[in-house]
Amino acid sequence: MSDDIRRNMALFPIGIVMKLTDLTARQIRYYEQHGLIEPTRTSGNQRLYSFNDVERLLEVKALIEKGVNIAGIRQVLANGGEGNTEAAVLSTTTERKSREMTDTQLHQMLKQQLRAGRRPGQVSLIQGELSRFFPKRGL
DNA sequence: ATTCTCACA
DNA sequence: TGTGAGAA
Repeated sequence: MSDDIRRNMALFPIGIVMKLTDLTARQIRYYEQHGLIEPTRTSGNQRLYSFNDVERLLEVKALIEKGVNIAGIRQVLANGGEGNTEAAVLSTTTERKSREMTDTQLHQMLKQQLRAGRRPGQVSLIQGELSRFFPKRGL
């Protein structure tokens, strides 16, 4: 499954993740402290998040907005660790249909987020990052 | 310019 | 959780 390594390949810094998830750096780090995500620390202790991390963060965000606390989210994500997060969510919460992100949908979402946070002159970096994920497909 | 850790309002 | 300080 090379697709798996692709999704787990950490490549964006917290700044990008902030735009992608609409979470503050504080929150992102806070969730990490509570074991909700485990980004890799590549450079000088800089956090690098993978696509899976971003997706996970989005789930966390959704659950937080639903009023679920860290402990609750933990249980949701606990049932499967790195693989069956979706199953856990689907069986534990009320959002059976609202949370089912296919690859295509994820790609679309990322494009939207990217467009929304676009600031003339400094997006080339982000596009460059994403191109690693969508080498041939249209971005 | 960005991100990191730590501590305090 | 937010914010600011001080360093990488």
